[in-house]
Amino acid sequence: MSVTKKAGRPRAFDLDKALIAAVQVFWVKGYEGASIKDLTDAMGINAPSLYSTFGDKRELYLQAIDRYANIDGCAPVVAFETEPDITKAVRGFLEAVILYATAHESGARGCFLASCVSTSAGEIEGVRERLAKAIEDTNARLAERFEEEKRKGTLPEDFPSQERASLMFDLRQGYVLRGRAGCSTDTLTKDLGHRVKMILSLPS
Amino acid sequence: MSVTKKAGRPRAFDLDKALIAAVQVFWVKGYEGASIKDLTDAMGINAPSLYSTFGDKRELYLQAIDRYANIDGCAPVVAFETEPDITKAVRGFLEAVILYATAHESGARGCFLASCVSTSAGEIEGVRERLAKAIEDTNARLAERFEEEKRKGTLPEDFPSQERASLMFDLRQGYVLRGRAGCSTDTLTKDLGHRVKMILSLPS
DNA sequence: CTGGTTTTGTAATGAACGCTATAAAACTTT
DNA sequence: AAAGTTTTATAGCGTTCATTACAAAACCAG
Repeated sequence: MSVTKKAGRPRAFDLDKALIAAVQVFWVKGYEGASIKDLTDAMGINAPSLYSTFGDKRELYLQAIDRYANIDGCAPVVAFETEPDITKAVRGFLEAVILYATAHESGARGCFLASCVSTSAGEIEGVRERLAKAIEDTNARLAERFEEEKRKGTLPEDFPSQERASLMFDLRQGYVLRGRAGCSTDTLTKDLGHRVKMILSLPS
Repeated sequence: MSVTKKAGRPRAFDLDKALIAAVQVFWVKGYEGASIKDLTDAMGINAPSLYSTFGDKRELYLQAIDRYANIDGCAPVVAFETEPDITKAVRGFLEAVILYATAHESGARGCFLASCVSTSAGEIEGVRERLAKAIEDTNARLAERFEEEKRKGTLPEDFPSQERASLMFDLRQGYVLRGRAGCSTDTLTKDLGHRVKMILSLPS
């Protein structure tokens, strides 16, 4: 069966840009704290357009989570994957985490998943699964980088990739929380050297 | 000047129990998600009593944070402080963290500060400072225990107490997030042995 | 027992909420 | 250009929100 192309007035706004704007609003205000007016204002559309396009508030929220998790993939992970030297890569990951945790672009600090989505995981249907998947995916990407280094011989055969990946991930959440509490970049950067060593240290 | 005792109808409810109930509601539903009806129902009082006693919703929230942070002080920290053997103490801390992160007593998972208060730190006045103080206090308590071990000779002179204290704290947040995402106790307990060693490992 | 004081329960306030009916506007197809 | 289809914009729907008058109830001081 062929998909019949239908006529009609074309969408007057950029769907993806609108979704990104929604992420931003949810990020800053939380799910309950973000009103439809807040969202439509930031997205540059009217309420009926929002509802016809995304369904309702909850579905928009889920799509915002997907957009954040699948496409953006969080800058720190990208930093970790792109830097060739593994030591610098680990350091770059943590530096990016700290930067995101303290730099407040329009009040959206830390990580959308860690500081907003996690709160609503128990209350709004469909959130928990997406959060779990995002965590799993991130851990897999981090571990894969370590495995690659093992194949290259940069890291020893018995390096516990999974363990260190989840270590990096968990450390991240601590930085995010402390950033939200107002900790300065300098304070968070203090232990950075030690932590890089710790993440790359050989298993005893 | 003497405090004149005034007459009148006495309070018919337990102020502290009401505050604990409020913590529970905020914990599960978040600040915006918790309605006055939710709160009064759980606290067993009427709206006018709530307002005359606590001021308004925001002030009640702040008092709930104080009650959680100052008195309870979080079970994992207490576990860490009370176990004599330092290795078992570290392990006990992490085990308590994992238990709280996965056991869902009425949906309140993880940590009130990490998974609820942190979200509202940027939006509601007075929250950020309290969150910062709670983090500082917790870190100080954890570090103090390490310092005590150093005085007893159980840990070497150059053991970095502050660094390891904040490491424990940050790891905690990761467990809390993963617990919220639905991770099982077993999954979270996987790396426990490695992490205990890591926290107590000697500085290189 | 009486007067004074404070808390309680009922009920209602205006405002803001999520959401939608309606109809004009904008584009494709014929 | 006319018909058909879809998205806009306005305006308003019922509901719930945080908050508060009001008056009855419960206690202390005299």
